[in-house]
Amino acid sequence: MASEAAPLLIDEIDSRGPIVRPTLHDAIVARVRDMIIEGELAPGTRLHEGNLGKMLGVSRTPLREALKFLVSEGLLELSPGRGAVVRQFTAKDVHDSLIVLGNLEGLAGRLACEHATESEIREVRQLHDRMMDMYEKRDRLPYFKLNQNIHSAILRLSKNEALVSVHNVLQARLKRIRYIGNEGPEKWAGAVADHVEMVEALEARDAERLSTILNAHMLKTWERVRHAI
Amino acid sequence: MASEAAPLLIDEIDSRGPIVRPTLHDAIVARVRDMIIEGELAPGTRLHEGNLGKMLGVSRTPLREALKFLVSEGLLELSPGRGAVVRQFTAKDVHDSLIVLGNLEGLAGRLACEHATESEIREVRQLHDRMMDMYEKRDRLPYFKLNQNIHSAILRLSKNEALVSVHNVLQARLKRIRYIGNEGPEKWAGAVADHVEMVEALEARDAERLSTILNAHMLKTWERVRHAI
DNA sequence: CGCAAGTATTCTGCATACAGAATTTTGTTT
DNA sequence: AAACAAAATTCTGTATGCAGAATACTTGCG
Repeated sequence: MASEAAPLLIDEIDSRGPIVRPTLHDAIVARVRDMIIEGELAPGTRLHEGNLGKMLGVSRTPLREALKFLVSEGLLELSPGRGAVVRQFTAKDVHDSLIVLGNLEGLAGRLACEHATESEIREVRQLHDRMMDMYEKRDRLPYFKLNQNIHSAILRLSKNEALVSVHNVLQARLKRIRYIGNEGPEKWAGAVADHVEMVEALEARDAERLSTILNAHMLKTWERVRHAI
Repeated sequence: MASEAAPLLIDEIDSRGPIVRPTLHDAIVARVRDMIIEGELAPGTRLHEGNLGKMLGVSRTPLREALKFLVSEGLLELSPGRGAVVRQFTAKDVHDSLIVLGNLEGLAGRLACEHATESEIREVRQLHDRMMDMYEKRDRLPYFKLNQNIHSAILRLSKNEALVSVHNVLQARLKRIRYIGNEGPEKWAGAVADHVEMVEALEARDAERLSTILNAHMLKTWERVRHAI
């Protein structure tokens, strides 16, 4: 193939920056985080370093290091002599987090209307359209993932890295409960209606409207998920 | 003494909850975090596990685990083969963080006016009065610490744990730069004037006013510290 | 002298061993 | 049978060893 035969020029290498080496630490963090979010490691589960290490094919040392990272993210808790336990979020934890998430998304909405390019807004619209497809087909898991990706995309449009990173941490904590708690036709419809409004406000670069919708969306999310805690 | 001679009753033990054992992990995290915040480990410093472990009197394994925690907090960065480096924040990082912090403190101000007890508000007033003492005496480091403690105290009055924890992470990142960048009589006076207004708004439980002041305070902080980056 | 290549040394990432703590199992008493 | 104590086993937290990667130093060449 042409791309294989063409010699790489040094400029091409430079323009892509240094080659990023995947680290075992990052891989373990991501895997265990996914296992928590997807419910494979349920809230309250005590993590057994030996078994989990065997399951992941790694020794205890890098696993322990990765678990400490996830403790800092708030997904795990440590007790001396008992190791790491998947954190159980109380109703208050969830409510507190949604309040803060709403506040952060509100800010992101304002900043996004200010900073987003037209092409970036189009991408969000595309995500939204695909999500609506999944809604029509009643394919819930892809719908949910697209839903979360739209939120993340709007955060990226804020062009504020601190905001994105803080939002990611809180969002990760709530993924599981939001997937479980948003089930049901009325709740689904409610969330979808909010999303329609969001994308319209973003396209109109109506900062106040988008901010208000995003913030209120989180408050409504509380009403939708509270039964599942 | 009477307190030593009086036998502990089982109810007294129970009512205080389980005895919290200090862990080495937490101690290392706190120490290294302090060393970063206080400038002993300067931005850009590559941490040498062997030397740092000797300095702290711990072996490499718990030190590595603690460093992973601090990486997750954003105070350190990892590169494969180079270990942990104290993160250098760009002007954009600082600005981004202050924007988010301002928003969070604005939210905290509103919640604090709603949730704080009179006695808690009095405590903030006392912190403020002690800070003003330090200002009169031109004793800058205690002044600064009290200043930061007032912010943290207001966050606690929000009674929102997620908000407190997110705020703590961002605040820690900015402590050093704020200490360095806020030096000078005009800047100091500007910050103090904001604080006077904050405490008055809190005492008056004027949520909108406190929220606005806290948010604006961060924007002014940007103007004060930007030269130091 | 400056630069590149080769060599030596140090450091990081991970595996494994060990001691003490926690948990489970077994035995004894009521 | 239930409760308690003792013994056995397992697990966590940490120390240490090892291999490969990164860095520092030395040597040789133009």
